[in-house]
Amino acid sequence: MKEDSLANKVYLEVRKKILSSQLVGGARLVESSWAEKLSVSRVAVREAFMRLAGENLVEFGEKGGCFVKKMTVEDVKDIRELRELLEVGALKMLFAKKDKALIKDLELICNDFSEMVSKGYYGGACEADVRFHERIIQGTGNSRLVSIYQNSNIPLFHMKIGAILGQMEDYLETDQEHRQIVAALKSNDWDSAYDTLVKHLDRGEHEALELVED
Amino acid sequence: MKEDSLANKVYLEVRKKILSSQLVGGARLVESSWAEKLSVSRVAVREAFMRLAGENLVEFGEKGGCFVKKMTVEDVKDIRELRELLEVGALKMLFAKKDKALIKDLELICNDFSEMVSKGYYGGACEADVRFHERIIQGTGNSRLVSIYQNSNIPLFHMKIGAILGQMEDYLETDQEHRQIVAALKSNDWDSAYDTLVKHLDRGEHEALELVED
DNA sequence: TTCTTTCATATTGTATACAATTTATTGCAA
DNA sequence: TTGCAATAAATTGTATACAATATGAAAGAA
Repeated sequence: MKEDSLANKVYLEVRKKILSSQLVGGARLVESSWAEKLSVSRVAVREAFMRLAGENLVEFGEKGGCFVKKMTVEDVKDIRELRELLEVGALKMLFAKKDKALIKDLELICNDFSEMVSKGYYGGACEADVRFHERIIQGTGNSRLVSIYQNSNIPLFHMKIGAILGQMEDYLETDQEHRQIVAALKSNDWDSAYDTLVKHLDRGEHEALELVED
Repeated sequence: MKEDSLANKVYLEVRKKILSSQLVGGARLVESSWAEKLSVSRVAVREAFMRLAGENLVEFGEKGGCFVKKMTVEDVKDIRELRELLEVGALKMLFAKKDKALIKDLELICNDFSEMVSKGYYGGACEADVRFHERIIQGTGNSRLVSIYQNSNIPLFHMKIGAILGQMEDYLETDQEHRQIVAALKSNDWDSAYDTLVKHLDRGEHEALELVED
């Protein structure tokens, strides 16, 4: 679509707010309010909502109305599981590829991570953490996989958790695990890489769960 | 959204046509034509298109216009790879679950498959084939994984190939492989299940590629 | 009080209208 | 013939209007 269409503007705006949790699950999105807030007509807003529905970020109630999708405890579990499935699969593909540039990138990201942690930039460290995992997915060169990973909102979900935790004895462990995965990739040690990744992902699980209890 | 809204009607209609290849990749979707064809206003059509864009089934040109997304050779490769990743991951989860009912279901599907092949119902056999793989995904109980699998258009893609092939010395092999996977699941033999599934999926690859060459 | 019923308000679903843009067609000159 | 400009037609992006539906508040009965 035209990059500058009004519908696109609304889409981007609402999407950002949802993904950054400024709009919480279950919240109702009223067309006229958004139309007014962004100075566009309701049809543009409607189109944006439809597109978000296609992305599963909002849903329409049976009796009308557009709502931000809720995250249930079940969802968190499913996302976690899905994430492991995707990342393990991607990692396996990387073992078949032997991409030097990729390994270099991962190492650089690890260094960024360490550095930010040591300086107390936990937000930045969290970003580096996300990037590490995204880079693994991208490394497969499979654009559909990348887009699924993105559309599952895994990266954002990840961010949110990290941002909240804050106090980070965990960070040191994260750093080590990342590095161990890279090392295993370098030395072609699949078992080590696999075990570390799974352990790494598992570690985050129960913290994640606390986020949605209500 | 209201199940019976006009936008939804258009959405379902166009979606079906795209997924069943009645609308081919690259085809332009003109709002007014569809509005007329389905006797609705253009806004309903527009909303439907936006939702399809969210699902990545269509895209909007920079100079306007809505087009059915093209399948490139690259896409086919990516889908195939993604499919393996998802199914292998799902299968692994099944090994951890030990779901008797699931195994029973898979066996029944295998029987349906054999029966239809033996009677020459190749279309039906193909449906059973799709169902076998979908059941594996569903078996994980992870609704997000299921929806990703569906949204990747893997089942449809699969159908299309099967429908075209028609002549089926392959079917016997397919049958055996399906049964072998179930047997391995029953006897908890992961390596056999894994090898068979991978081989099974690989077998379909180059036939799939012929479909998009142009 | 608490529960209905009634009515006013808010919100949505849909159609139509129109300006802006893109695409196709014609006519003309090289 | 080909290339190019001018113009007509088609198509899109957006706003407004309005009927249908849903929501919420007030009034009255148990």
